[in-house]
Amino acid sequence: MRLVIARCSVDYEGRLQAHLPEAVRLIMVKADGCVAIHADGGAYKPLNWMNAPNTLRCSEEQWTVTNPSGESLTIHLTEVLSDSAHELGIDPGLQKDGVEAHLQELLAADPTVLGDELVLVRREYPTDIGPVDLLCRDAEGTAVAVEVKRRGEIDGVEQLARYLERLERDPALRGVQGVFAAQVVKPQARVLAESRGIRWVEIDYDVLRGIERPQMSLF
Amino acid sequence: MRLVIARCSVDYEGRLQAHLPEAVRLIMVKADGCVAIHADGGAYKPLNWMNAPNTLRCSEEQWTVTNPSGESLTIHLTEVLSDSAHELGIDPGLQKDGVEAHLQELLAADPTVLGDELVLVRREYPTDIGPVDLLCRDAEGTAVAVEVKRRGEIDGVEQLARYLERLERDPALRGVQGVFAAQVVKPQARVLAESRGIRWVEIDYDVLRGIERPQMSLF
DNA sequence: GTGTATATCTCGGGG
DNA sequence: CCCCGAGGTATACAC
Repeated sequence: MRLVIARCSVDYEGRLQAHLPEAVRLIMVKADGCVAIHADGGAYKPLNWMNAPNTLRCSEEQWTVTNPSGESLTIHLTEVLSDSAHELGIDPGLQKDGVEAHLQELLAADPTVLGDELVLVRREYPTDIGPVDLLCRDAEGTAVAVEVKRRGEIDGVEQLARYLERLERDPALRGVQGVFAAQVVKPQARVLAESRGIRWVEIDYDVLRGIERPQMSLF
Repeated sequence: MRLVIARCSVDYEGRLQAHLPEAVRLIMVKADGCVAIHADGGAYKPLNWMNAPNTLRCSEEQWTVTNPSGESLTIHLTEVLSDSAHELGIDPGLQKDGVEAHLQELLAADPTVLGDELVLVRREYPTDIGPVDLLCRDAEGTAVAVEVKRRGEIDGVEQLARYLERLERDPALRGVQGVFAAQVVKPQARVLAESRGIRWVEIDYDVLRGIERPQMSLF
């Protein structure tokens, strides 16, 4: 990784055109060839960047970064204040927990959290516009399609509504019900769900993890 | 801006839990207090980060970053290879061109690109769920609501459909038609638009810029 | 503050 | 390769 602190102006041309007036900034060049121009603030997003793969041509006062899709970044250097390189090696990567996939797993393991006597038919049940998170059957044998979100917002309800529209066309699933499950269901999403005849359920992630293996706490 | 190259392991706890095993990485601390942990690859997104405002407590071998919403980032330093600080000053900021706002401007200036004899009524026409990009009238006086996107995807069609549903309730706009305009309209968005009775149009940004001021090239 | 829409979104998975 | 969905999305803007 090469880190350059320099007074520079920058021009990007590609998906849009953008220009950075002259100022002192950090130019970060990673081992894979990606380049990022950072100011001293504004969260982690750089002012300008080019993702790998890139071709990098450096002269004393101008760098040109180009990529195969025809985008280009031109950096005019007027003063280099620092220039260093470091060997970092391959990163083992991030381990995550708590995302939607895990919620879906837990609900698949015990769909009764979503409704009495629900039985899982399959996860990622396919439709021609994408897979439904969970397809279940209730005690009467009625199909129940479940959309799982970490945060339940309006577009998640729309997504489920689209799936229901498709599933309804399958005679075997006629009369399919919808359940919108999320850790938090926003007010507007509740209203939309109800007006679409979709039931919404707020689920507690920690409780879900607890009841996932109840036998462990019982004995 | 402080730049530290160090062998470290990192734990984040907040909206999810995440762990980074020990490895050599760049730790970037900006003037506004935000912290980002970068590997030597993987575009501009850091492996882990904390946005400002933060409280940063640093000891020899452990940094703790916390924020007011209760998130925390803990960095265990096992070996510091480099540690430098640089004064960058306030950045003048990025100047952009070519985004959706500009597309909307150009289409407002000449709606006939979207359909013969369309006349603009107003931009950002308000509804109770948000503003429609353009409201026009055609030669017959029928209202036409236009949603402008850079890339036309399925949720943009849904958005327009929601607006149309609201506009239809206004007697003055009864029979309102929908036009979905984007530089590229994705296949799934086309299908959904057509099934919703919404016309879609792909617009060429460069051509649009050209015809914006035709008198300049004619004389 | 919430709610909504955008982003050179980024990133990963599946066909 | 494109398409699609998720994101600790972040960010700006209106209410």
